[in-house]
Amino acid sequence: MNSSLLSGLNPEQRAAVELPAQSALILAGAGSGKTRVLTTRIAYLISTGAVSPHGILAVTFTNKAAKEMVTRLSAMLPINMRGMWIGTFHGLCNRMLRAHHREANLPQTFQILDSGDQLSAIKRLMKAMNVDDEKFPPREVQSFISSSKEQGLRASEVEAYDPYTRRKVEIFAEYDTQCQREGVVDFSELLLRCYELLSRNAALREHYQERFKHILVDEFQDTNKLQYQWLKLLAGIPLSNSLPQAGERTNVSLRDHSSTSALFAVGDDDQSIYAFRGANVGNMQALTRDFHVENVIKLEQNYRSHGNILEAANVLISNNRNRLGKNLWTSENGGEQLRVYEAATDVDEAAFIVDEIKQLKSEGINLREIALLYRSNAQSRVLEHALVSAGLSYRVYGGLRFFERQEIKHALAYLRLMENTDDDNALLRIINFPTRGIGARSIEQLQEAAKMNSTTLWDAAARAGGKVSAFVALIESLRSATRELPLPEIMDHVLHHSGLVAHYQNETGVKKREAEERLENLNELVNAATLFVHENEDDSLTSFLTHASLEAGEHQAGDQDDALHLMTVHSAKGLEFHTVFITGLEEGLFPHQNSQREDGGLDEERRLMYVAITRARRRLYLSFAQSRMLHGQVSYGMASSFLRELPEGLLHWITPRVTQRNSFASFGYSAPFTPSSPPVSVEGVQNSAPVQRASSGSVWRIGQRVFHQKFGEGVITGVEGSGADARVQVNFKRAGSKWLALEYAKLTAV
DNA sequence: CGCACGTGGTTTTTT
DNA sequence: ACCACGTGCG
Repeated sequence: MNSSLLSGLNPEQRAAVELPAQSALILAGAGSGKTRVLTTRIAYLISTGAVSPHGILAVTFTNKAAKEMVTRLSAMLPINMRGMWIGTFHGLCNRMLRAHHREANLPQTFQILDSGDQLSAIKRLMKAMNVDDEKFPPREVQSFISSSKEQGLRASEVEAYDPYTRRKVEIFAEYDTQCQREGVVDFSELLLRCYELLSRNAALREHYQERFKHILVDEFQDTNKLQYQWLKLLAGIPLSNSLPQAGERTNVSLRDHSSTSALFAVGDDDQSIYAFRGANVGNMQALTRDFHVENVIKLEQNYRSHGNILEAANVLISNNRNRLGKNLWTSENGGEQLRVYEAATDVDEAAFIVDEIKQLKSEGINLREIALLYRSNAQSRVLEHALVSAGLSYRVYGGLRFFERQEIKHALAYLRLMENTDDDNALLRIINFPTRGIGARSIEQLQEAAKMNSTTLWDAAARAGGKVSAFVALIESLRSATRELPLPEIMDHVLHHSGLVAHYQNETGVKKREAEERLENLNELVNAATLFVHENEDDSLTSFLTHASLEAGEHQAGDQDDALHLMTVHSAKGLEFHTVFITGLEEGLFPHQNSQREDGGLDEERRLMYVAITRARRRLYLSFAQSRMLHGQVSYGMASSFLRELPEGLLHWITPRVTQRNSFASFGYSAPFTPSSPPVSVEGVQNSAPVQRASSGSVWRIGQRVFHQKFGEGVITGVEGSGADARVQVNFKRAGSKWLALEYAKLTAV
């Protein structure tokens, strides 16, 4: 059983799987079999009897990743997975908070606010507090609150040195009070509340520390500060500096030394692309220190891409500072060169892509094996236009999710209010939808009454008369009529008796089409409930509502259609395709203009480019346009600096190489390009001078001093292979030790 | 109450 | 160019 688990693993993967029960960091490059190692590790631990399923805690960021893990595990292990905790940070925190809602000071049926709910709660609060939303944009307040919580900070702990921040802190404090009163928690609150629960309640903490002998974390480079602290707490690592609560600190460190769990963290610092939302790559360094990690294993063999693609990725990412250091390699051959295309306009770029796709299609490549990547969503428009004209089917990722649709949120609001009448957000959403004659005026009166008596809107409404009391009666009757019904029937009943279905059925004229779609979605909601009941042990309404908040997405059909994939580079992380088009490679777009301002912004953009490149298995197109419609204006851009960081030898220019581009001179649309002197790279080093490649291997011997344009001076320390596959290992003075493919690396003997 | 029109903003995203 | 949101009018 063990041997079959381990068979097919390379030595590093196998070493990772078989590590002793200590904390470890697995630096897993793109396409190196990271998920396989993670799941095999779990299967290994269980099948060797090192731990029971009960002792496993596996954490991911997305539901998709969690599901994938469960699927793979159940294929590997014949046992049932009951008792194993596998899920997202938010899902697992939710689970703990539900189990200990009393200790966490939450109602049993607490509801979860998604970002949209949170924003409307903040707007409502700010109105009540008379805060000028010009000076304090609600969105900014929202991100202030969320990022504070993600740092592990309550309002009372945020340092505010100016009146502006102090005011935001006041709103933050009030917001938390409001949430508590209404029995709702936002996403970051799930984590913070769970963290506080464990840190304040020694018995619970010790219970879970004792239980989870092995904690496994996927995409560790994406963890934020709070998630890291949460992991430390669960693993029984004494809290060092960071999080406040001075009183707790000594308490925790004294008690928790006895049992520390093994944290198995898998991640790739080179694929850290979420710093903008609080991810802290520094956690990888911190981990080795705080968890006394002796085992850092690098998975560098890539099973995805051909050599040239990997080489391009390696060279590009080597321009980043502060890497943990990793160089991907493959046993595959070099494969094709990267195809570079310079278009006159964004429209031409799209036309080129369409032509290439048609060609690929005729060669038998499935459309679903092709991805069109871009830096920002707005860029999809022109691509879509070209694809529609050409009759090529495609799917755009990252649109509105199922549970975020207006009609779905309305339907769920009825259910939420039935579950928890304190939920003012839910009440306000539906008190007049469908319209029942309760206008802004009546609502204001309710809010005043509620404020006066410091009660919830529901209580105020219960005391009101007329149309408001009819609404209260409606909710009450929905509740009593559905009390004994199974979930899908509750759903169906509410849809019809709330007036939602009738409302959309009555739509006419221009809105007719839209209403029909909304009705379909409502119908789909009943299906979702049916499916949920079949798949989940806990088929309560609360459980379904939680599912709706926490797993808003991926309810999209169409996976079986053969369609192109259009998505941002961010959403492409973790995926792979036969052919990838990286589009809009223009300075200012990719790397994005706004990144230049931020500290380390360019490095993050470069990692983004690294992610984009490593999505491709066999063929990679890089394209850019001289002019592009942006914000309603034609803007002119230069080729991305990332393009110039790639070794010429790896590139095949489909358009004539433009070697000099003095600002606007070369923006003639169809004028022939005039090759002249080479461009200057970021570091000011000539980058594209054709370097004589050595035809005979005899020059490349160990000890030979060499020069590389990017890495500078170095000495050959190893030689491998021959002919087209020949690679040399060079120890560079500046850049450290690297393996380079002789066919492409522009090395000169010194 | 609902529609029409004006205004501002526009990197990336999961939960 | 395009979309989301908010205000004012019929």
